[in-house]
Amino acid sequence: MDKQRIIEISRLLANPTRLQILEWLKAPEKNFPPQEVVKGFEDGVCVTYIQRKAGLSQSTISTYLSNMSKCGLLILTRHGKWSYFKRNEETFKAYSAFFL
Amino acid sequence: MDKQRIIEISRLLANPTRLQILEWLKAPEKNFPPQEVVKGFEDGVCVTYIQRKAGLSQSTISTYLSNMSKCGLLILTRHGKWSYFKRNEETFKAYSAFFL
DNA sequence: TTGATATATCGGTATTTGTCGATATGTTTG
DNA sequence: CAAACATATCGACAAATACCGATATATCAA
Repeated sequence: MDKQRIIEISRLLANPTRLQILEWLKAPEKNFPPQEVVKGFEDGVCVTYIQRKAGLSQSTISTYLSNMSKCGLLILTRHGKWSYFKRNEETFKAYSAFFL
Repeated sequence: MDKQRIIEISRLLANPTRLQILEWLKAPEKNFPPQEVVKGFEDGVCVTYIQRKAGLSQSTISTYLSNMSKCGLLILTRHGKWSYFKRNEETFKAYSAFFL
């Protein structure tokens, strides 16, 4: 992982709401209500659930998730009109390794 | 390591110069000229050497180092009028572990 | 004690970020 | 197709950050 990427990721991690979302997504089944359209959390959690729990505006959360996805921290899977986001553990591993 | 600390550290890491300094300090003997007043790099590198190499103003680098030290990323050791900074590997370990 | 040197802190300004409401886009359903 | 819904994008503005030069503080040397 190159330095530019480390910087972008660090910037995204330096925000309480974004960090909290990433923590919630470590255990979606414990932090979000059951999902019905796509059963389970294999593809992650939809924007609406995350937005409600975070309490910021829809546009803010949508942008947060989109940016984290562009940076590789999250993986986006669309099902119809829903967007599901889950953690990309590979990116977290590579990021962590950079500092050791 | 609590979330507030993770955020402060992430913020400090999200800057090219600060990140570069932390990289240089992984191998001081390879990245800085030999030190004479305090032999070797056991206590780290002095502000002047880091400032010259980074190319930003003295005040900026001094503030960067001070902030990274306050956050536990660096360890400050004073010898007379010199301040030496070295990495605090324990903090990097704890920070890294948070994301896994 | 005085001057020189190393570092720290202060005050200012340009740039970036956080966050919103409004609006656009895309998908499903009747 | 039209309405409803989920998400994305845009434009704005307040707050935070990146830097600088000037100055203060602390130590060493003469």
